[in-house]
This record gives sequence, structure tokens and C-alpha cells, in this order.
Amino acid sequence: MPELPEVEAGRRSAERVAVGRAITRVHVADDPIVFERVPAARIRRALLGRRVQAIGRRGKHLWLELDRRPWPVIHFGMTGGFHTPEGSEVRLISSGKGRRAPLWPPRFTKLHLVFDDGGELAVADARRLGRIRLRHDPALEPPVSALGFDALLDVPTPAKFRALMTGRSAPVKALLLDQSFAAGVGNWIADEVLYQAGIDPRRRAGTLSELEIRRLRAKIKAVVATAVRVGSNSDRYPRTWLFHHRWGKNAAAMTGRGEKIRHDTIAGRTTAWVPKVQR
DNA sequence: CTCAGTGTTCAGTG
DNA sequence: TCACTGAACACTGA
Repeated sequence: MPELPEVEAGRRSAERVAVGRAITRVHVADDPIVFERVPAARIRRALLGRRVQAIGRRGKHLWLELDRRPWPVIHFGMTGGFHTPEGSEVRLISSGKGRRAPLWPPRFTKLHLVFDDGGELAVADARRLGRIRLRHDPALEPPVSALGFDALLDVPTPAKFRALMTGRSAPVKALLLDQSFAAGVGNWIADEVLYQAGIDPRRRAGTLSELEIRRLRAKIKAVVATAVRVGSNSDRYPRTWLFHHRWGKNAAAMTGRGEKIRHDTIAGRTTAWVPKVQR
């Protein structure tokens, strides 16, 4: 479930499990899509025996900083994520007698690491839209180098933010989803931010007033920071958020305040918005 | 069986 | 060349 807050939660759990440990075993799935045809042996060679020094992140990309380069750079796509043997992301499946038992490593595991203290970390991705790459300096090489500001750590000043929006003719929703603009913003965050800022998602970005731009920037910061602060646990998102009501395109969908929610395809994505509030 | 889906890329268009 | 759009990608689960 990876927009920035989920990826950041993954980064922190990987930090707890991996930082300071050496990798003693590596299992690489045979998946030419996720690994972009890089041979499994090369992935293994880069990881085996290495010590993890830190876990980096920018937008929705993560990487393990090892004691030797290259480093693995991970993108979770739509369905990927980190898993640990006791972690909350571990999937439960039915075992033979109708009981539930954890499957380890999980289904669809692409990369499975075992550390010298016995800890383990797996990257799983059912839909295979995720990617695992090797880079010598992730921040300076694509795809990470092509990202815009990080929506948690590097939101530009109001003046710079405004400059980024001027002259843009794409719908503001499309601009928010553009990772070279705001790295880490995904579909639900874009909708949440536009709802809270009171902006119609179809508006062309360059037509927003200075006040609207300020509100938009402030809401990007607030929504992302809040979601990260509660560890991406959506049960703890404020009740006022559109988030809790936007899923499932039922015509009767309402916000907590009884405002009617509309679902349209904007910028090629299902967009939940509230015409009464968003102008 | 059909379709939507928390994401990105790339060909095509203007 | 640039900005933008929409289809394609791959697969699960409703």
C-alpha cells in the first residue's frame, strides 16, 4: 500500500531489523520484470556479506545503504511492501485444518534477506509493478535523481512552490501525481490534499490563485506529516479526512459531514472529490 | 467472467 | 523540445 507514508513506515521497520547487521543469506526470486533482467547472481553478489548502514528514502523509493556499493534501490509499485517474520505486514493464510498460520517468507517474495542476528526482511510484490535495482549512488542516478521535492522532508517555500506551479496547464490532480513534481504523493493523498484545500481537481494548475497555492502547499505538508506521524495506520487518521469515505465508488458516498462524494476519472485515475467544497 | 486498482513508463499528440 | 494524455504493463481479488 505504498504512498509516501506507507513507504516511510516500511523504511522504519527495515531500519529496526537491518541497520547495523550483516546480511548472511540472500534469496532472489527469478523475476526478470521486477529485477529488470539483472541476473539474480549479480543481486546476490551485491548483498551477501554486506553490512547495512542506513535505509534511505525519497518519495516512494527506498534504498539500503551498505558498506560497499552498489546498493539496492526498491520501489514497491502498487502492491509491494516489506515484510518481517513478526511484522504487521505478514500475510496470514489458511493452513490445512482451517487455522491461520503465518507464511514465511510471504507469497510473492522477490527478495529475502537473513541477517547475522537472526532477523529477516522480505520484499514481496504480487502485481510485479515494483522494481528492485542496483545503483552506486541512488540519489544521483535515475530514477531517484529525477524525482521532485520529497513531500515529507523537502516541501519548498511558498514562493518556490508557487513558481513550480506557474504556467502548468495540466489538471492540478495530474500535477500532484507527477513524481518529478511532488515525490511521494499518490492517488489518495492527492485527493485528500485537494479536498482539504478546497480545490477542484480538474482545475489547471497554473490557474490557481496565490491563496489556493498556499493552501495546497500547507495541506501537502499537513496530510503527509500526519499520516507519517501515526505510522501510516489509517485508523488513526483524523475523522475529518476524506480518506475514510473515498473507497468504493458507491453513488451514496458521503463525507463525515454529509457532503456528497463524487468519483470521476481525472488524470487517468479514479478521483474522489466533493463538489460542494472543492471549487 | 469482468473489472478496478495505493503506480510508472512510454508512444503519440499538439 | 516540451507538456501533456492515455494506453499498457501484470496480476489479484471482488
